[in-house]
Amino acid sequence: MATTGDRSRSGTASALDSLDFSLDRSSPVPLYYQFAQQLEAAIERGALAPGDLLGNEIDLSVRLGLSRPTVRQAIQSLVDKGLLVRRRGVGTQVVHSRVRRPLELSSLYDDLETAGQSPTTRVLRNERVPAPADVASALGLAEGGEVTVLERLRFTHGQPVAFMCNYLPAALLQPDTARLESTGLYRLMRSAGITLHSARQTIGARAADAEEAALLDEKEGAALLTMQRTTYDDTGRAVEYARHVYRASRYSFDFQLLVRP
Amino acid sequence: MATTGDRSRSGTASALDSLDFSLDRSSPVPLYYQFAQQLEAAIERGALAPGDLLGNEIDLSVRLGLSRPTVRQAIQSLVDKGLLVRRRGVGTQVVHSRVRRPLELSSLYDDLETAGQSPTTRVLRNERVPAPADVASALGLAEGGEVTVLERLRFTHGQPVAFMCNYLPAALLQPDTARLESTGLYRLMRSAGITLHSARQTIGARAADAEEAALLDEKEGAALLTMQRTTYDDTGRAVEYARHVYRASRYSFDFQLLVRP
DNA sequence: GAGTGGTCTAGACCACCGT
DNA sequence: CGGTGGTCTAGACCACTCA
Repeated sequence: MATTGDRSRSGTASALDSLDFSLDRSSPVPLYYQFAQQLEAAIERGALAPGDLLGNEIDLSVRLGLSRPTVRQAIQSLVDKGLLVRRRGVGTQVVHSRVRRPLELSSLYDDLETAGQSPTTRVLRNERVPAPADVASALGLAEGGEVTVLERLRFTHGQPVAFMCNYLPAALLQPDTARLESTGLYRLMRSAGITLHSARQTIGARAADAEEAALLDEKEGAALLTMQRTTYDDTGRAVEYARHVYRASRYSFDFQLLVRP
Repeated sequence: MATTGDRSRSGTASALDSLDFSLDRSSPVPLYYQFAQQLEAAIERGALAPGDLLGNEIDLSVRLGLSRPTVRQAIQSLVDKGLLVRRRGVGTQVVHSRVRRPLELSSLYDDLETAGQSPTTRVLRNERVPAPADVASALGLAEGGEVTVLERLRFTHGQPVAFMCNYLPAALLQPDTARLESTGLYRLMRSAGITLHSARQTIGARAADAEEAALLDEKEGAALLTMQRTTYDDTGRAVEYARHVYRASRYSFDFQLLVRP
């Protein structure tokens, strides 16, 4: 509404001028978020080409019927995602390259599912034991404190991909074996009200020993990717300590990084 | 103003109350940034303990002589770093766990130097060649376009750690071999005015072939970590394509992740 | 119901970039 | 020099949490 005379405003025309944005003020979704989503969609479907300038923030806010800080908040969120770049004195531009998601605290199950790999899981072990020293230290528990230990094999297309060993403080959650076989551990934890916050992770490699080779259908000595991870919730409690091994022939870690100056 | 009677304000006392913050309005450093830095320092030296509440933003802004949005901007930057957690209706808390830096677009040289490993480099190759098909595709160049190819061995304490093969568009930079031996490639690129922005990276593993084994002082068949990376500058140009292999016995990737909901 | 963070407004001045 | 983003202010109302 009220967007009639859009002749020569200031500066140069922006590719944004021809786009429609619809904001619903009665929606519980924040206005800056509505705008950010529509802007992101426009970039991803190519309506805004790489290198295009957005046009200045003042005009933009007038056109959208928003205040400039609100428009800035939306733009900033896409800058943080790596989709836009701001340059003082120049303007805000769409980044050229295809930017995928930055590395997230991801679940192997979700990753595989997203990739259309139809993952399945076999639970080999699900019991409570006293924590070994290294596990107790990683989880910040007293040595011998009770932990749930999970051992799982993950398959795609019937082929083993990973052997996963996870330790959780027993007080936190007693995962149901049937559910573990039909979904990922992180989903189970989230649905138990645990808010994952951060993780410290180490990725390395080593040769498979005989037992690992048998489980993963590899030869002894084959290269394996290893991952160790301690995950914390938003109160800073350690909620998981994991040691995973992946068949290097069938799995690799793949992610996007952004520079944070 | 009109902020005289500052007795029993609202809510509970905060651990922040006993801290001094000094803001310099004549400094070119933004106020929100000054406050964020001092707050971060207070957290890191333990003056604010994990779990401590910051006290509400209104009082804080009055005490600091800043507006609430400015205070929020400072707090938000620490939330983004993972040092603080906000909870609606509760307050802003210091996170319990030790949070290290999230994964950055890092330079092996800088990583090793930070770890006190006194890295050295031997440049095995530094020349311009027509781009092979896979390299041209990764860099978005025409096949046969000229690229600089670098092959380097990286040592710590006299032991080889990594064999690194990097391709750069030849027009971008002709790296000086002597400088490459005394610093990292990323520093060279930055000092040439290239602003690194993002990278797409794949980490995997495989067994060493005879040549790699000889270079890295490993046995043939030893597990190696592999990394492929394409790096982009802030205009979206691909500025580097790298294929590195690391001795798994001497190197692993280690980083902190934050959940981005 | 009191207190918190989440969102939003309508201005203002400054620092930087290009011409 | 004009135009851009970067910073900052002083308010406002809402949504959520917890007692």
